[in-house]
Order: sequence, then structure tokens, then C-alpha cells
Amino acid sequence: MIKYFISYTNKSITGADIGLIECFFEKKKFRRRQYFLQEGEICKYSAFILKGAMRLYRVDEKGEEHIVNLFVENWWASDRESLMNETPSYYFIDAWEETEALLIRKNDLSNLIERIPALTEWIRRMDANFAISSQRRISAAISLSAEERYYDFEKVNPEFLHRFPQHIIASYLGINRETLSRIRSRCLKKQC
Amino acid sequence: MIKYFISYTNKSITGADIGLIECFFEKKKFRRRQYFLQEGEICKYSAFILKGAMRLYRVDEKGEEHIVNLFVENWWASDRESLMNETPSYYFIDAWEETEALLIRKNDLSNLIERIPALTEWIRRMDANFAISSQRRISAAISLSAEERYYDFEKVNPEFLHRFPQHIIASYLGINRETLSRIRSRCLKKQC
DNA sequence: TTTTTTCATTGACATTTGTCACTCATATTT
DNA sequence: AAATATGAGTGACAAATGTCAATGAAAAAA
Repeated sequence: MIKYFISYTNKSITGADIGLIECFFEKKKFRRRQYFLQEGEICKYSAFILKGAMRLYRVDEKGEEHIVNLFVENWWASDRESLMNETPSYYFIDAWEETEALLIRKNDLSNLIERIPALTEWIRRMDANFAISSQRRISAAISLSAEERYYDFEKVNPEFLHRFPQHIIASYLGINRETLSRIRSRCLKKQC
Repeated sequence: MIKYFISYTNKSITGADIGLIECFFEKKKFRRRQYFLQEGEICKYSAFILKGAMRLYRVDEKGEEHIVNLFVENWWASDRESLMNETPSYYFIDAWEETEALLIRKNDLSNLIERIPALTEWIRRMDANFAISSQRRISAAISLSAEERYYDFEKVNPEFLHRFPQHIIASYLGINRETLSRIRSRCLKKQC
């Protein structure tokens, strides 16, 4: 489990550090559809996903789910707004697949980062990755049509296509299932 | 100038640290419309804005600008994807207002962070703020109508309303100027 | 196996948003 | 002052996307 971390860093980590890391993280399994966070709760943990997939979504007044983010192996799942400010979350996070994750509390992570320089760098890289994917997503959302967003998604996240059903992908792209279905059938007719 | 940093951290910073920080940052002024980054260039610096406002945007095949982000005082302006991966940027960043900023190279910032623990914490907080605002933006983009997005924007960024013209705000929201104009006039008629 | 759920597709139609063309007002530059 | 750029508003119409309703297939549960 700790291998995931180590393989990312180029700096050496001592055995003592590894012990320290292991004792702050708590391994937890989530069954399909099990909540990691519910609307109104304060997010207490960041979850590093070892195996499986989670989704972060908002539920609107009509009860519709809107997929704000999808997380798979080696990504952090959390609502950073709630975690950071200790405010009730507007979102739900649940396991879409059977999931295994390492949980850590905000303060524990801060402490570890302070003590282990290699971790600092690794976490910054994860933050940068998140920032990059968010910027791409925003750029697509404001400047591409539904169809273009889908093809972009196909190109950037090909593995997601098989892992999540179409209505989840549609929601992630900000369109409804019917529209996505039509985009796909239009594409099949054109053989593209 | 360095005050901006210090006021954010709760930890004490020594005079030596301040000297170190000052010698890595380079102060630069941008005239209105002056580029900080152009499409195809590799982003070499992060810019911490002391005074003014910058915009990050994409230009599509038709030559239309799409505002991906707006930055004002105490925010970092950069294209993290280009900065991080040292790849040519897809975006432009320019000064919308007369702007004064502190520039720093990626490696210099990494070095400073490694040496000054208080900075680490502060930078993490900035990264978290960026993550929070990105998530809000994505959530709005995929789940709200143009009208709802505008009212949300009004609520979340009231200061932007007076600082940027309507066509910039429209683009930021992913709608066109005419639609925004109609949303506003509809609202005036209803006295809301 | 039978029974439910979940997921995908399609047609008819409504609504939202975009496009184009034109006008006016206000800054900004010459 | 005249000329030019910039920003905002509006009508007529087009295109994209959403909504509702119905169907069938496949997967999961009983």
C-alpha cells in the first residue's frame, strides 16, 4: 500500500518515515454505493484510493445527481472545501465500485507533510495534477459544445468509458443521457 | 510586498527567510493587455498579483476568446499544466488592468518551499483555495442554467461585476454577451 | 427461473441558448 | 473636434440541448 507513495517520489524515504506514514493512515473498504461523505456532513478525511472508483456529486432541488468528479486508483477523494473550512458539504461522495482506500485526517496529513519533505513534494504534485485537470475541465465546459466535450473526454479519459455507464459520463459532461446517446449514434452513422 | 505572505501565515518567519524570499521573487509591471503568457510558449513563472487583474483564456478556431480564469490581488496567475510539464501552453494570460506582480520560477519556488516550512503551509492553502474555486466552478458549469450561473457568480464574486465588462463575465460563465444582456434585462423587469 | 432494477435508445416536442445584423452610447485616440 | 474602438442592448431567426414518454435489453436480486 505504501508503495504507491514511494514509487512517486524520487527522494529516499527512511524506514522510520514509512512507519510514521503507515500509522496515520487508516485502510478502509467501501461497498458499492456506500457513502464516504453525505451532504450536510463535514468532510473529516482525505481518501487515497488504492482500488476502485468513487464519485463526487451534487443533488439538485429536483433530486437529480450531477457528477462533479470521478476518482479512480491513485487519486485523492475528498471535498476540499468542507475539509479545509470545516463547513457542511454540499456534496455526496460514494463508492461506484467496490473500493479500498487509505483515509487520513486533515491535521494528520499536515503533520506528516511538515515532518517528511518527500511527502511535501509528492502532495504538491498531486495538487498540481488536480489543478491541471480542473482547468481542462473548466475550459471544455465553457468553450466546447456537448459533442466536442464528449470527444475530448474520450481522448483524455479513455479508461473511464468502460468503467462508468453512459448516464454517469453524461452527467459528468453536463448533458443528459438522451443527448449523449444521440451524440454516440450520430458518430456511429458517420463511422467516426 | 512581502507583507502579503507574512500576513497569511501564523508561523513566525525570520529576517533571513524574508531575505531569501525577496531575492527569488522578481517584481514586474504589466501594462493593460500586455501578455504574461502566449499560446505555444512554455510558462516559466508563477505570478503572484500584488495589484491589478489578469485573465487566462483560450482562443478557439474561430478566433473567439474563452475566459478560463480571472485573477486579482493575492492570487497566483499561471498555467500550471505548462509550468509543471514544461509543455507549450494552450492558453494566453494577459493583464486586463495595469498590473504589478511578483514572478518566481518553478524550481525556485520548490526550493523556497523546501527551506521554509511556513511557506509550505501557505502554498498548500493557496492550492486548496484554487481547488475549492475550481470545484465550485465545475459544479456550476455542469448543473446550473445560464441564468443560475450568473446569479451564483453575482453572489460569489460581487467585486468582479464592477471590475470586468459584461462580455468578459459572459465568456467566463460560458455564455455569449447577448444571452447575458438578456438575463440582466429580464432581471430588471422582474425587479430582482 | 422469475422478478426487479439499471441502463440505453428513440420519437415528438418544448425551451434555452446562439447567431447575425443593426443601433446607440461612451471612452479613447488622433 | 473628429475619428475610432469598445461595450452594451434588442429583434428575428436558427441550432443545440432538454423533457417526457415509451420500449427493450441486460444485469442483478429474489
